[in-house]
Amino acid sequence: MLREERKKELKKDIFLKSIELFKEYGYENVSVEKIASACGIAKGTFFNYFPKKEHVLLHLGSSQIVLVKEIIQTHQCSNIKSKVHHIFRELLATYSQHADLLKLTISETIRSALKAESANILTLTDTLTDMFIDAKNTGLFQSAFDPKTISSVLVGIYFNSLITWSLSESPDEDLEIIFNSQFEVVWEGIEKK
Amino acid sequence: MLREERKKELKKDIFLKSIELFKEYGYENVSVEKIASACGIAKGTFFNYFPKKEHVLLHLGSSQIVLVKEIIQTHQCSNIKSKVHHIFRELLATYSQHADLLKLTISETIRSALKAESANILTLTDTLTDMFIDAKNTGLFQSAFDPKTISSVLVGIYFNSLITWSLSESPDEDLEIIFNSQFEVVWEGIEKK
DNA sequence: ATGTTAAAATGACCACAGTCACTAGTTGAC
DNA sequence: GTCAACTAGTGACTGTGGTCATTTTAACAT
Repeated sequence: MLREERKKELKKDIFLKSIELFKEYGYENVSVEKIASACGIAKGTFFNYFPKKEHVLLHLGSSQIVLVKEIIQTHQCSNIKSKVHHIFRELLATYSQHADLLKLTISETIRSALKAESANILTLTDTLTDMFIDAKNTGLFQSAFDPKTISSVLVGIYFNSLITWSLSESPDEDLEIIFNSQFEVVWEGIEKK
Repeated sequence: MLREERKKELKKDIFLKSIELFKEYGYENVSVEKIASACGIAKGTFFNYFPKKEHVLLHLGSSQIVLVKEIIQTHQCSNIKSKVHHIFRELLATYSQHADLLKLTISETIRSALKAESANILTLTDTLTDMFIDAKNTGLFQSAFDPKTISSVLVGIYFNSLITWSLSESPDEDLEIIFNSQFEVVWEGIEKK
């Protein structure tokens, strides 16, 4: 069906243009009308593709999850700790690139999670959980705690580092350093047999 | 000066009426105009006291910090773990009472943290950090990790539990249980000498 | 009392997210 | 080719958050 193709194409167009504009002028300073006219469509059409303006950001967030899945599959590694570490380092790296935008993405992701409007966080946690279950089964990993709790804690630390980083006056203070120190603490607990 | 008195009084009035209305009709369904007229003031006046509608929620959030400080001072306890545990249990308890509203509060707190518009989270973390420094000095507590990181991790777990809880389909699943399991994991790490 | 000045209240006003009744375009059946 | 049925596009309209020039009120000085 050609119809579907076109729809996907347009959604992608809207998404890319939005991101581009957000980066240039800042999320708040770009109206839906601006996006629409930049895409050569009417305002109403935008809402046929994204129910709310903020859903563009959630869409961006969901692409991070795809990234995680890719890493889990490609990055074979004997040591589970370094694998997990690698996943988050990678996530934080993409984060650092377009910090302002992803700050908003995180904030919208959490917001929508609390409004039960999107399941991005849940998906991320589940993906990690599966990885831990796998690692437990193949004997790569042992822990007194259950995989779901562990993943949840890790995801928590991830978001928390981002928040902590945003809060720190000095943007020099490295995001990765903040994450690492928190990671070391919790991993110490996770590894408990 | 009488002027100041009146201002504080009115701010409190606006705050309480807002919360009352939010609880009854839901945050989104209460316009600033509604709040204003319920307080017998004009819409513009509202914004003389709270720069944005959402700041009413942040104000609510900051009252939780006061609670923490109170607990730290009153609840004397030989065991630091149980003290920390007590603090968070208490926080979560007030949370459970008006869940919907505090869900929004959390979401706004995080949001504003990421926008660098409010320092609630920072204050909470600092308060805990001071407590840990104190405990280290008096020999009540030892850890290989520094107090700031520890507090940060704990605050992270706190918010994360709330998020996890919101995400769980079943509201039966106890918030306290979720927090406890995450707390056990990280405390294991924190205690590392 | 009266005048002066600064703070606080006001509500018309604006910009923008989101809605919806309507129009235009597409598909497939005959 | 024609019609019917559905899908996608549209933009005037609405409700609300937030602003700001103006007015009202309070505080103090003389």
